[in-house]
Amino acid sequence: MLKLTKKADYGLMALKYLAEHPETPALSAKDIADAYGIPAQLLAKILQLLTKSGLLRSHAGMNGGYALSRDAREISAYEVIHAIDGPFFITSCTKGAKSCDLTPSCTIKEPLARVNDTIAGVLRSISIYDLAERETPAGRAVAAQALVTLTL
Amino acid sequence: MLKLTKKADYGLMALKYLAEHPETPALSAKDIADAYGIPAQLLAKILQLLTKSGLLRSHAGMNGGYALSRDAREISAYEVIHAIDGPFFITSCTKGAKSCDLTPSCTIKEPLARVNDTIAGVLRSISIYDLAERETPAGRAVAAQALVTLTL
DNA sequence: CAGTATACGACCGTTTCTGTCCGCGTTTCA
DNA sequence: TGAAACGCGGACAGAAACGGTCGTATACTG
Ligand code: SF4
Ligand code: SF4
Repeated sequence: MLKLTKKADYGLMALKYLAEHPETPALSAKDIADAYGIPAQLLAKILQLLTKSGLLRSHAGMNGGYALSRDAREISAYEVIHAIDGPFFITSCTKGAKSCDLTPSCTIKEPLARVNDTIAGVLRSISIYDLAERETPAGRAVAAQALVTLTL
Repeated sequence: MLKLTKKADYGLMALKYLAEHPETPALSAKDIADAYGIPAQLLAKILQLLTKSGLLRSHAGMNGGYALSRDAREISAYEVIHAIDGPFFITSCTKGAKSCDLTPSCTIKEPLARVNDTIAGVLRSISIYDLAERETPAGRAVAAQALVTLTL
C-alpha cells in the first residue's frame, strides 16, 4: 500500500547526494551508486528518467555525469516521485483515463481525491534541500516548516 | 507507488456505507458488496480483518452481519488502512524488523521517517464520518478542517 | 582512436496484489 | 431438529507491479 517504490527512494538519495556536492561539476551514476551501494545500472536508468523530466542535466563522456538543473530548494519530492513513478494517485481511479470498473457506483472517489491532493501537497512542500539538511549540530534546529490544510 | 490497495479502498467504502445506515442493526458482507459491485468473498475477508482489529462488530447467523463498533467520527482512515494492509510505512525500512539491506549507508532514512509520520497524521485526521459527508447541498460546505504541521 | 560515460530497450525472476474456492462454526427460524 | 443465512479462516491461482540485469547504441574527452 502507500509505499514509495525503491526507485523513487533511490532517486531521492541520488538527488540529495548531488545537492550535497554542489562544487563538483558532475557526478557519474556509478559514483553515486557506489556511495550508497545502490545497483549501478538501476540507478543509471533512474537518473535518466530524472534527466528526461528536466530535474537533472546530463553530460556524456569522460568526467561526465549528472548535475542538478536547478537549486535543490526548487526541486520537490513530488516532482521526483512523479518523474520516476509517473502520475501520483492514491486510488486506482485516475480521473483521466481508464480506471477501476466500479467508478460509477463508487461514492468515496471524490473524498479520496481530496485526500490525494492533500498528500500531494505535503510532498510538494518538501524539497531536496530539506532532505539534505546538513548535520543539525546544535540540538535539533528545525529547518523547514510547512503548513498544510486538509479540507474535506 | 504511493497507492492505496484495493482492499483498503473497499474497506473504506464498506465502512462509509455502514456509517450511512446507522438504523439497521447489521448489514451482511453480501449486502454491502452488492451495493457497490465489490467481489463479495473478497469484501467478506476484509470485513473480517476490520472485525479482528476491533473496528467492527460481527454477528453470525441469519440476519447477521457487521456494524460499526464505535461512532463513525471515532474511526480514522489510518486505522482502517492499518487494519487491512498492516503497519503503515512509506519506505521499505521498517524501523522494527528486517529492512532494506542498505539501511546503514542510507542518509534519507530519518527525513523520510518524518514524512511518513506527517502523512500518517493526515490519514489519522480523517474519519469515516468525514468520508460519509452527506450531499453538501448548498454550494460547497467545507466540513472538516485539520491542520497538519510538517517538520523536517 | 581508445576509453568513459549516458541512452534506451528487452528481458526475467520475485514479490505483491486481487480474487476465488472450500470446509467449518454459529445463529436464526420454520 | 434441521435447513438456511451468515461469519471465519486457510489455501490457492492468475495477474500485475517491482527490482534488477544485460546488451547495444550513442556521445563526449583527450
Ligand atoms: S473508484 Fe472508488 S473504488 Fe474504484 S478506485 Fe476510485 S475510489 Fe477506489
Ligand atoms: S533505508 Fe534508505 S533506502 Fe533503504 S528503504 Fe529506508 S530509506 Fe529507502
